[in-house]
Amino acid sequence: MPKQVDYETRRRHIAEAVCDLIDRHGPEGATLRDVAQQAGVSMGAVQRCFATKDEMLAFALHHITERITAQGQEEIDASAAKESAVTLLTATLRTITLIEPHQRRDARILAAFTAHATAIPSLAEILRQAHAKTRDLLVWLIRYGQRTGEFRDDLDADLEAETLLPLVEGLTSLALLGHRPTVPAHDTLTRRIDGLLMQPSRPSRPASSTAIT
Amino acid sequence: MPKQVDYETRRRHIAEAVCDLIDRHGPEGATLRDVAQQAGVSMGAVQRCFATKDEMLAFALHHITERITAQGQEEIDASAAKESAVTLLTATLRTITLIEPHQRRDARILAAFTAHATAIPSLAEILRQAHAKTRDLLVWLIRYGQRTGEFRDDLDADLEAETLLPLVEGLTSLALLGHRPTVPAHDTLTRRIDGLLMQPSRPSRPASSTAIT
DNA sequence: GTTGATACGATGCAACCGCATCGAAATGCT
DNA sequence: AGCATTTCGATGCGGTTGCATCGTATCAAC
Repeated sequence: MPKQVDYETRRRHIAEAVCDLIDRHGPEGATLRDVAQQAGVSMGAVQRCFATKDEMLAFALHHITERITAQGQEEIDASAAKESAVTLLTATLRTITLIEPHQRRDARILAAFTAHATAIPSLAEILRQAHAKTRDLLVWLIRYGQRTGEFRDDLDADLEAETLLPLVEGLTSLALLGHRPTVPAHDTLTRRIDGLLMQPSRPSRPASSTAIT
Repeated sequence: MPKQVDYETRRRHIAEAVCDLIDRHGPEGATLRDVAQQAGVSMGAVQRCFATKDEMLAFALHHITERITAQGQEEIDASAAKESAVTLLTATLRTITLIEPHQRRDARILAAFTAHATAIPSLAEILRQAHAKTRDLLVWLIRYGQRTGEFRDDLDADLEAETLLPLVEGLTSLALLGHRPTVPAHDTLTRRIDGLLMQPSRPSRPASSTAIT
């Protein structure tokens, strides 16, 4: 038997290269040749890892969605029970909203894949699963907050999560386009969370990050 | 002088062809040749209308955003003062959320352009303006509702609009991917609007379109 | 050390891309 | 009618694409 290579590792490595290219040169930038060069391997190596380009894209998408959802999940696992539900939910929402500068990469990549998924059902399925997972995470967080008594117990966790999910999704998209909101995205999230609280800090106007001194 | 052509009309005609192709074959489907064929003109005609492909795309994007925003605006102009603010806002939100089957085309096209705008600033600018216009429309609607006494006057129209905009945007994106929400998108919107009312129909749970009999 | 299966990198290929070019057809002005 | 000018459709071109092919290098098994 000849040289043995860890295909799984190599696949992930190539997937990262794909993401890099999509990030820097848009959705069209991920050609087989450029991907190979970016990954520092030959084109043949890429072809042996993935039978077709679509398969490569699907793997890359699965890779990045897993990375993002895991990012949100581990934030919870790490601080489990040590933090309040409000803190956890806030942190989670901010993590998955991808508005921080260092997250623009992920935001760009996801946007590209979302558009692509329009034409390729297999990609859409991956994204659907990712969103479903995120929704479930939000549901869990809200119910957790209800158990700790932080959140109102008359609200429906499913309902709330199903609002938070598109809200986050939309904020990501708008931020990516450079939309200049009259209200910082962080405040929009804070305001939503405030609405879940047992005792809202303020009835309608939330605390602003640019607080009035 | 030779045959005179109405370039503006032809441009719009070609723009529609571009949208058709993007809708049916994804973002990559809009090649010059295919666009020409879809529009029923020669490739030369397309080239005389637009100096470059990017220019063509920019025009097509401007065209479709104008069409969508105008769609929302004229709904208001048509029924001005005859309808209640709640009815107007509801109709407007449903219009721009693009979740109805016949709107999937526009949703797909916008998603493709959004991803593309990541790499082409001129496209991003067009989308930014479109979103800003939509936001202003929402602000106006909310203030209108406050004037008619339907909406609570303690709420900040800017704040609400800046929440509704990403919410709508996210609902569109999720619906496009085929996300199966545990709660219909219409209800999510209804619920938000309910929160603006002077006298909420119900404190936390809105009327569902799939009403309990 | 020989063997043989496997990974490798380079190259080939047909198709397609956006864009430039150009002769022919069409049309309003004189 | 004759002309000048614009529009038209087609073709060419350099470059790139995804994918297939193929000889060579590599390494485990014997």
